[in-house]
Amino acid sequence: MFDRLDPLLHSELRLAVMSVLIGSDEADFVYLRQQTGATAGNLSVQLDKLAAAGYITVEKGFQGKKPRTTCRVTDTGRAAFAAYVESLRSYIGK
Amino acid sequence: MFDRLDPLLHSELRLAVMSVLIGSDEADFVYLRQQTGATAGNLSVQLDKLAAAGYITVEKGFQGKKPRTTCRVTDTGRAAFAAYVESLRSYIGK
DNA sequence: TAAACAAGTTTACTTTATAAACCAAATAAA
DNA sequence: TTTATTTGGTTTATAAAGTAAACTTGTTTA
Repeated sequence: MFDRLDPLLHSELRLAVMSVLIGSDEADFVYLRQQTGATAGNLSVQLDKLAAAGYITVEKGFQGKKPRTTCRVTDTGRAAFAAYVESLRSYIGK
Repeated sequence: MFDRLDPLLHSELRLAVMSVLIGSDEADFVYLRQQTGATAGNLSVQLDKLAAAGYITVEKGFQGKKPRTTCRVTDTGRAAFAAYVESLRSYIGK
């Protein structure tokens, strides 16, 4: 009756991150922090988990002399997000 | 940008329970177990939490000689569920 | 009357989430 | 120029959740 909810996506912050990335296709750490309002520590941990699952890629580089961490959603991540949203329907209707 | 998600409802099992109760208005422990597929222990714990929050009422009685635990959603619970679903929109769109 | 079953609850353990502390490099202030 | 301060994070420690397994109480069945 109820679909299982992907535990990786069923997390407030990870879901917000995926939402931003799906909308903007690329976002850096600072931007994600602004958009989600998360603490840096929490964001760092959750990005690692999403990357470990292959839902996003995390690229560390520099912009001038400042470090810059750029994230992108993968096809796997996109598919997982779509499936998660679809599963949610069994809980919330429509 | 993203609404906070009510942590009491942002739980797979508690959300499923609320979903069942909102649909059927009254459900006993055994029925909830069937519908959600949860273990009895987990269901027991999560019902307690929903009741503690005032989202449901839990009534213990007997049906013949067998104990029977009947749950109902409260107005508070209904409102919280509606708010939760609304908040989810900021994450998943539509 | 002893074994099995039903309906839960409690306990113990594992996993998550999160904040706080920390670090290294760059920039600004004294 | 040394000393704060800020930026962009990571690591660590703790609290909260989720869950299974064991337990309880009473009932039915063999």
